[in-house]
Formats: sequence, C-alpha cells, structure tokens
Amino acid sequence: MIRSGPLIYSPFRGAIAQLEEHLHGMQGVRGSSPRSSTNRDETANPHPSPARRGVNRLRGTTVTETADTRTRIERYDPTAIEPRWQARWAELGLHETDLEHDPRPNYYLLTMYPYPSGDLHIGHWYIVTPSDALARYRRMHGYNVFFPIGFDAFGLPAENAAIKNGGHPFTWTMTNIETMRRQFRTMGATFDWTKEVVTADPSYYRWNQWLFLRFLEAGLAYRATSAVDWCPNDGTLAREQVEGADRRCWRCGAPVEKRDLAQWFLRTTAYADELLDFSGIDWPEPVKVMQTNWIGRSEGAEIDFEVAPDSVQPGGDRLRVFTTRPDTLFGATFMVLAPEHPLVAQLTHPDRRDEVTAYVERARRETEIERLSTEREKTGVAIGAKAINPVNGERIPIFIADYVLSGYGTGAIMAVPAHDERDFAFAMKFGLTIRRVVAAPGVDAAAPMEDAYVAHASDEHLVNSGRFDGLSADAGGAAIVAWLAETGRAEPKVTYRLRDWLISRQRYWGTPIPVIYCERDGIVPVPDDQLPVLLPETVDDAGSGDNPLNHDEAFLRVDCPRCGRTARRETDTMDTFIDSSWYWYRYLSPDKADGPIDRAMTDRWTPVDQYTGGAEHAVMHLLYSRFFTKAMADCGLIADREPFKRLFNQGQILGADGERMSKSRGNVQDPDELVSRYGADTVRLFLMFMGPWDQGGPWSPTGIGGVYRFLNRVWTLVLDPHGREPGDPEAGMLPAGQSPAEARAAIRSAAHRTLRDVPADYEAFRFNTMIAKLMELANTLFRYRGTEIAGGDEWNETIRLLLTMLAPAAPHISEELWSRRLAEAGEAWTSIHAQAWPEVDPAAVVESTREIPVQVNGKLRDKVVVASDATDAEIQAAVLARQRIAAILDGRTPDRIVLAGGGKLVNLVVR
RNA sequence: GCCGGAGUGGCGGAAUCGGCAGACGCAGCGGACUUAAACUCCGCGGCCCGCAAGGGCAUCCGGGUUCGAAUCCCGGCUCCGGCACCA
Repeated sequence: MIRSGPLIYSPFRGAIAQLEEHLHGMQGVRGSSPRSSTNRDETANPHPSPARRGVNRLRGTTVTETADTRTRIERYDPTAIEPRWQARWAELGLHETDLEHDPRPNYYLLTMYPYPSGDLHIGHWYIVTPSDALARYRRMHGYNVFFPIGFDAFGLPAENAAIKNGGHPFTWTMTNIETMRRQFRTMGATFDWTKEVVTADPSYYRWNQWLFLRFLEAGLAYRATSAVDWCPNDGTLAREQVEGADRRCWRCGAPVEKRDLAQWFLRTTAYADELLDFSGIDWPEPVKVMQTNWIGRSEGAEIDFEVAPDSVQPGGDRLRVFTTRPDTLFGATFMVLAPEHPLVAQLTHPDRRDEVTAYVERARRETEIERLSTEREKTGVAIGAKAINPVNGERIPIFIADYVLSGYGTGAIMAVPAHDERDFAFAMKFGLTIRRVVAAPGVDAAAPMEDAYVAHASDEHLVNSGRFDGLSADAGGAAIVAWLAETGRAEPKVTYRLRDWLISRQRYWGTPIPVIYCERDGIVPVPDDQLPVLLPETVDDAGSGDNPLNHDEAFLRVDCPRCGRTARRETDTMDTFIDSSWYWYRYLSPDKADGPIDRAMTDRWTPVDQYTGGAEHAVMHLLYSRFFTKAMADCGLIADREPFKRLFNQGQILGADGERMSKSRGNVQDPDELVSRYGADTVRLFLMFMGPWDQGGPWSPTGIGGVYRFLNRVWTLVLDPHGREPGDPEAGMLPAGQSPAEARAAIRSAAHRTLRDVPADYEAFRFNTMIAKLMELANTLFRYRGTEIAGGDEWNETIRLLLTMLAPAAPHISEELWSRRLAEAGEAWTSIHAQAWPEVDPAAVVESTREIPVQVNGKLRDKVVVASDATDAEIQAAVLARQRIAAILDGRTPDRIVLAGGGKLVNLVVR
C-alpha cells in the first residue's frame, strides 16, 4: 500500500472479525485504516538537495576546469530520488481518482489484476509499467484517469501451498499480497489503492454468490450431470488447467480422465450469437478470431433417420443427426452414435449386447487423450440395428464409435464415407459401402475412391442422388432439406462448438456456491439475507486431495430455508474465473455493502476505455467477461453489453531459456537487483524500449546500460548545460557553418518535431519508438552542450519539452529535474505529472530547405537540396544540373522523370 | 491437419497509404580524457571488391506486377501462438 496504515498479516480469525465490521459499514481486509491519510509530510520543498549551486558555479568555466565536471556535478542517484517521489505522490494523493465530482472527461484504464503468487517478477513490470505510462500520459491530456488494481486471490496455488506447509490459504494469500503491494510501490505505478479489490475477501465473494443467485433466477445457471476433467494425482481440474494436444494436467503432467459428477453450469451458449458480434469494440484481430473459432458456429441441418423394423425393433424410433453437408445425404451409408447416446441400450440387438456394453465401458474408462487422439485408428461396434435413409429408403447399419462426441450436435451422425475423412477411415476398416454423391467436372461418378473427397468447390455437382443429380452442392443441399422439411424429417439448424461454462470446483479455496440440498425441497438457493456463505476457518486437508468442505460437519449442516429441516450445503466452490468476470465493476464501489455494483458509477465509468493484458486469456477470461456483462445487463444490473471498449494484448517476457517464467523452472527474473542498481525509471524504460509491447520475448538485461546512459545524459543536460567534454574535440563549438540563430532554430525545430510525433507512439503503444525519438532529441541537444546557445530560451524550452514527454515513462527523474528547474527559477513547485501536455508550434517544424534523393533506374545515385517550396520544374532542373547525374546519364536523355510523392523522391528512367 | 502471427546486420529492433533499408540501442573497433583502469565523451560501423573515388550484392527462398517492392500478388520453407475426430 502506498498509504500509511497497519499492514495486514491477519490470521483468518481476524479477517472474519473484520468482515463483521465491514458489513456494518467499517472496513475489509484491505490494508488502509482509515482510508483518508492523516500523517502527511508537511515538507514544503520536495527536493532537499538541489544542485543549483554546482550548476551556477560551472557557468562560463573553461575547458580545463570542466575536466572535473564529471566528478563535480551531483551524480544521478535513482535510489535516492525514487522513494522520495513515491512517498510524495502518495502523500498528495495524486493518483486517487475522484469518481464522482471531477469535471474532466473520465478515462477508465484497466490492467489485468495479478494472482498473488508472492513475488513480483520482471514479467509483472512488463505488464504494469507501460500501462502506468499510459495512465500518466492521459492525465497530462486532461483526463480524469481511473487506474485501479487488486488481487485475484482465490485459486489452487494457495491451497496446495497450505496443504504442503500446513498453513492456511488465507494466511499464505494475504502475506503474499502484502509483499506484492510493497513491491508494486517500487515501480512508481500510479494505482489508486483506495479502490483495491481482493477477491478472497468475503466482502467481494459474497457478491459472486449474489450474482450467481440472480443468474439462477434468470435461468442462466443450472445444475446437470457431466463429465469433468479429472487428474489421478491432483483431482479435478479446470478446463484451462488441462494443457496441450495430449490433454495433460498442468501440475503433474498426468493424462486427464473424465468423471461423471453433478455440476453447476452457466448458460454461456445462450449468448453464442451475440458473442460473435464484435462491432463497436476495438479489439485485436487475433483475439476476435480465437473467440470466433472457439464459439465455432456451424450452419447445417438436423435430419431424422427412422429405425428400421426387424425381429427385435418395432421401428419408428427417430435418430436425429446434425450435418453441415445435407447435400451428401444420398451418400450416407451407415450411422454412428456416440457411445453415451441415450438410445444405445434400447436399440442394441440382444446378440450384440455383450460387445456393445464392453465398448461403452471401455470408452468411459479411457482417458481423454486416448479417446480424442486423431492419430489412433478408428474403433467402433455395430449395434445390430438398422436405420432408414430418408431420401432413398436404404436400410443402413448403425454403429457406436468414440469418434462421435456426445456433447456436440445430437451425439449422432449420418456417415458419408465418400465425403468425410473420418467416415472414410471407418468405412475402410469395417468394409462399408462408399458411394460418391458429389463430383467435380469430368469425374467418373462410378469410379472407386481412394480418399474422401471433401473439397467444397463451386463447380461440383451432385451424382447418384436421384432427382437432385446435376445440382450444385449448395443448391442440392438446400433442396434436399426443403424436401424433407415438408414431411417434418429435417430442419435447418445452427450448432455451436461453445459449451456452457462448468463452474463447479471440488476445492476449498474459492467462493462457496450458495445452494442447499433439502430432501423435501430439493435445490434451495441460499436467501440473500443469509449471504455470504463463508468458508469455514479450519481446514482439515489431511492431504486426501478431496475437498475438505465435504468433511466439515459444521459447514455442511444447515436448516432448509424453506421447510426448516436439516439439509446439506453444496460443497463445491466456484471457478475463480467468476471472480475475474466482473471485478472492474467492483473497483468503482469496493466498499458498497448493499449490492455488488453502484449503478450510477457504472453508468458513468464503464465500459472500460482501455484494457491491457495477455493474449493467453483470449478465450477464457475475456470471453467469460463478455458473457458476464451481457448476463448482468439482462438481469438489469448494468447498462453495458460489452465490458472493454478497447483491448491491447501485451506480449509475455519469457525466461532467458525462452520458456515461460515459473518458479518450478527456476528461470524467474527478479527485478530488485536491477532496480537497486539502475533505478525503477531505467527498468521501466528498458522494458518499454526492448521492442514492441505486444511482442514480449526472452528476457535479457543486455542493453539496459544504454537506457541508463540515456537518463544520465538527460540528467547532465539539465544540471550542467554549459559543461564541456574534454573527449570531444569540437566541444563548445557550433556545428561548422551554423550561426547561433540557426542553431537555436535547429534545436527548437527538433523539439517540436519530436513533440509532433511522440503522441502517436503513445496512443498506439509504440513505446520503443517513442523512446528512440526522445533519445534522438537528447542526442541533438547534447551536440550543443557547452556552446553559446546552451541555457538560452530555446534550450530551456527544449529541455522542458523533453522532460514533459519523458515524464509518463520515466516519472521519477522527470519529476526530480522538473522540480530543480522550478526551484532554480524561484517558482513554486507543481508536479510535472500535473502539467498539461504541450502544444506543437507549427512554425517551428517547417524547414526552409529539403534534401531529395535521386534515383537512376531505381538506384539511389545522388541527393539534391532544394527550397522546401520548390516546384516540380525547379526540382527537375536542379536534378539535371547535377554533375553526378550528368555523368551517370552519360549523354543519354531520360525517357521519363518520375517525381514521386509530391517531390519526395526523383527517379530518372533511362532506356 | 485447421486457424492466426512473424521471418530485416553479430544482437534487440526501425522503416509497411510501394519511394533514401538498417532509426534508436547493445555488443565491437578507433580516438580523447586519466599516472593507469573504470566512468564519460567524440568518431566508425550490412556484406564483398577497391588505397580511394566508386562499384557490386543485400530485408527467409523462387517467380511476378511496377519507373521503383522489406512493403503488393502467386508458389514454397522455417519459427511462434491457438484449436484438436466439432460431423
């Protein structure tokens, strides 16, 4: 915490006591107590040791004397400067946003809140400090910026650490949070800590429960039996904790199995179509593509096949399939049901029963990796019944096979081996009929096929399809569906890959799902006035891997809110992605005790203007958040239907080995050493300078010295403009041929051209090129150090612009140098971070001449200097007057003279 | 396999409405300062030939469009991320 106040290392009991107070309008686990700071430092002068004296004494000194300059001017010492300014900013409450009364336009800047793993590594700096630069940049542009932070405090690591070390997840988590608050402070980040949110705090998670109950009322939450991912060592896993193509546990690497459990779901699929609509939000294209693919909308048709009557089956049962290729219906030569299909038992012929049962059992037991491997040979068994193909009346065999998934479409398919690779492989293995029904021009409809023909080109046509022969595939498919629809045997249908969100977790350290199971009343929601359902203080893990809530009688036993009889609580907790699906709304009113959000605040501040975070959350957090926003809107809680107007995905800093940073890999980079050696400003700047922010990359501190040198040069320029370097033979002299007036115009022009270009870089998150431009400006200025124009009006203006532009990225040194200049000028101190962004002087950026590159046949051969307002004819004349050009032309006349881009370049085309 | 993104000096990376390739920085080399070293400062710096002036070759590879291509088009290769029998 930046604010003073007691640090919280509370044991769990303390937090419960605090919760009691909190619910009565007091305070939560958030550390500050009370929020408004009292012990402010009354120091008027923010910089105790200005270097004014030294600077003045150096004015007008000789070269020989300045040989000592390097040792005489005060050194740039970030470790002395940075904590002082951090404390000062905190004292002044510079970053506490007035959410209600500030007249300036609002700007909500959000960065994904961290998991409190206990240590800020360089990756956290990479995520946070550029966002902070952006926050500061926006403030200088007159916005009332809200830049909050909090902690994603529920989750497995805390629980596992507690099991391993015998502590409590709460203690582990809160200790880590306290450490991280302290570490965050060293970045100089301008978070508004007074709005901090900690999701493991009952004052937060009670509203998870409240929202869940609203969703339940709205039919957006429901309970169903489903197969969940199960790791033999670690128990249940969230979907995102199952990694890679081979479906392994993220912690132990064991193959993940499925287990059938009664689970709670949120109806994300209800919003499938709306989630595909990204109009009105400015998000990176790759994220939109990933979400679109994840939702996986498929247009097609559902078609009913009747079960054929035989000695066992009465016939007439309908098997419904989903297909995207109704045009291939005449080629459907068998059917396949998922092993879990509900009609399997009923349709299986007694002679086949043993084999079918064995196959179903085996499919149940198999790990998902085995079952879903596309490499594996197709397996399946015939169930001994037949179905009737509705278009041609053929009796076709019915199989079960695990390549058909029960959770997608209807869990049954019509198999068209001629035009589907999977069906083709299955037909080859079981010797089934393969009939071509779609052919490209010139293809023999009767020829045997060696591979499935799956292309879907515009010039193909139907064959072997009765009266539909000759139609194009698209028209034929539509015609077949329309024909069957007349008798109710088919209908157009859209199917999605997206599933409903399974939120139940068999874990202790999460939000208890607020329902009660009563023998008489069934599922009974916990009444609002009995929220929150608190986690019990004592945890008895015993390393069983089972959820300890299952063994906590005090937690389990509860009176049914309806009938009063003894009932049983739900022991599953919520997926922690619930916590992160609405936290930015809570930031706006973190203490609100009578509801999750303050509608007046959300109306004023959301959607979030700019969200930044990693692309790894593309189809999890970012999709859930969109769902939550829409669901909350439909419950009448907020007006938004999208949470984040603009999204930027920063890249990820990898370990030096190119792998993801993690404690287990031992490749975590600790920024503390770099900070103590170079200062936070240098580390901030270096992370921004490394490359494009969305790129990330392996960590290497090589080159940080260059950024440090740059800041030192800025330091020198401000404190010692008249100093001369003995190593520079031209020190103190203007560039050859340049008058003082020209020199003054040159630095001013450089400053204003930089000022013209830098904002576009900030706006587009191109911090690397932004810093390069500031370096160029500093280099330009350095060339004039010690000359007669140093320290003049233009010089001072340039320094002012340089510091202002640098302030968002390197806030401490900018503030320090700014304050020293004010002190030297005898002016009252105001923070550089409260300055208005300067205006470009258009007159300063125009130049009287320009240099035009000259090509001959596309090769650069010469350059010519012309007046900047020269006409095309004048440019052409100047080019042809050049001796070098004449020599290259060697008497030839150019066939064509291209004056490109309004005279940006000249190209002479000859022969 | 499908879907996205990217390939530029020794290194990180600039330049993408087609118009001076290599900004800025690192490493390197030369010099100044210093008793010396470090720090700092100045300069050089894609590759090849040449004492130089200059010339040739260069943005993953091969074609194409254009006065002109890192940039646009076609075909390939490599790397990174996502998905994983979704009918």
